[in-house]
Amino acid sequence: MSLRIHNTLSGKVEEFVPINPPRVLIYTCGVTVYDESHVGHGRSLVVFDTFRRFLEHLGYQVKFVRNFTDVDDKIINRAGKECTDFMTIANRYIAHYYEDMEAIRVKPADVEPRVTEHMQEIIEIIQKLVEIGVAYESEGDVYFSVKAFKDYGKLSKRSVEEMEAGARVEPSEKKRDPMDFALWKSAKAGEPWWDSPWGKGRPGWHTECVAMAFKHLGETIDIHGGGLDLVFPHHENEIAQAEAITGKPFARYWMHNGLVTVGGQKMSKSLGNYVTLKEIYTKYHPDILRLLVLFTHYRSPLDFSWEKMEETQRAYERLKDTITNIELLKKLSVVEEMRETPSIYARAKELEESFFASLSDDFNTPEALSHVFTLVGELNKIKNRAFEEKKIDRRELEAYEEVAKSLLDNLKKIFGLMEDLYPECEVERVVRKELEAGQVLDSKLVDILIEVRSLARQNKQYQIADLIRDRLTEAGIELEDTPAGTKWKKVR
RNA sequence: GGCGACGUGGCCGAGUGGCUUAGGCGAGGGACUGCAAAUCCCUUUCACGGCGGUUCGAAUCCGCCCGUCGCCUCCA
Repeated sequence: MSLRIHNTLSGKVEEFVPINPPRVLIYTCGVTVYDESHVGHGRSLVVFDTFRRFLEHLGYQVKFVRNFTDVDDKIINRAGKECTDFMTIANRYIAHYYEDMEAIRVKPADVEPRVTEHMQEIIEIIQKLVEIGVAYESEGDVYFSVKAFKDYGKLSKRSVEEMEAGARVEPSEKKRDPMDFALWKSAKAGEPWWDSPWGKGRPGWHTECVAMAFKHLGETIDIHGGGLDLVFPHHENEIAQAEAITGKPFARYWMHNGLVTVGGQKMSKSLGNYVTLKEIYTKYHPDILRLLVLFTHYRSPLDFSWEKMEETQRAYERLKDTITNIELLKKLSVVEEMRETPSIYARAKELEESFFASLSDDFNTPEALSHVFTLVGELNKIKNRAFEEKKIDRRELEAYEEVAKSLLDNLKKIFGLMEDLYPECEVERVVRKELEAGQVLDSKLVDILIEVRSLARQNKQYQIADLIRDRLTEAGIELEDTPAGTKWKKVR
């Protein structure tokens, strides 16, 4: 099963062929650390985190680099407002970033370089660009000359002429051509600076990623990723610099995720329509955000709303219930009636193959999820029949458990979902853990109350039984009576 | 203004020349239950922005139109 991915460079879905299999080198543009990360950042991070997990599952040895931009105008501005230095701001938001990533289960990259730790490499690249004549110094600034690089515009599919027609480029006497972009900016008073052949200054936006990709991955990488909004100018400018120097393709595949919108409008700081990741995962289980992201193809826009979070939450609960229901099924009486192998094995295998086929087809996670939910339906049928008959065949029980476990494995490993679910699927233990840490109610007490309620029900003292149920519901503990006993879970 | 993307059933959201049902949420019906807000099952059997065209056949290809959005400035 070959993997096919969409390449922004060609505008087509192409077969993925790594340069040196099984190694795959991936670079994605990380965040600029000047403020909290929001759902827009979260989507990009989840998409590439999941894609990387999938590559690893396919047997590739992935080296994944995701950088921090820790010096730029916005960080400096923020520092000015808070009367502190840019490093304090950068360090603060890097720390917050790590908290967010841990919460939403985005695995750390193999290398997470910072711009400020690569000044030497950045300066060397700029020097080289000046030497070969595609960049020039002008009053302490250094600019890249877009007309000196013949392929300029190949990623974003526009020509220098077209862009000039757009006429929204900042005019500057320092530039030879309005489209030229800054590689090095001379330091203004009060700004951080580094020594360079052109005097004190700091790097422009795009050289950093080239420098860090070169250093940690090499001159040609397999996949370069980021948000769709980075195609121009950021990635275009990276290509210009890298390829002007090496004469080789900088990245073989360029992958861009679609943007998160709110009411159809791009989620952004400037519009003020953003929702921070912290807000999300303090209100919902972090898996809900991951599932929300995976429910939309990574290249399509994703319109965020709290209603959609609720919908996703419900779908998630159903998925989780199906997996954890194995514990309930085990409490039924187990019989030996079935002769043949349960058909769920074959069905699960078929659906798993479809699942991977979908992922291999330009990482179609929503289609992959449709197969997951089809399997959920099949497992629920078994469960329902068992509950109706108040018994289950041993073979079928084993089949349910094996299929549910293997489903859970895939969800954990590739989608990063339900990582806190025990392999034995003991949901009560998970909830118990939450309760113990989170103080709502002591889980032992819940058990005792359920026991008392069961007794009351046996004696048809329904007033007492319902009172216990109502009070527990108020306390956030939801009860469900099943033929296999009473199940409980914590609701938000 | 230039470049690009998109417009699918009540909502969200895949698909992309015919064959098989995407899937989720909601809704309706039912099962289970002492009851149930919980859970499960079934149904939601002429969906593909408009108008033309190509084709034996198009939601799927082509053209035009309408609408929405993105990039062109920092942005995941």
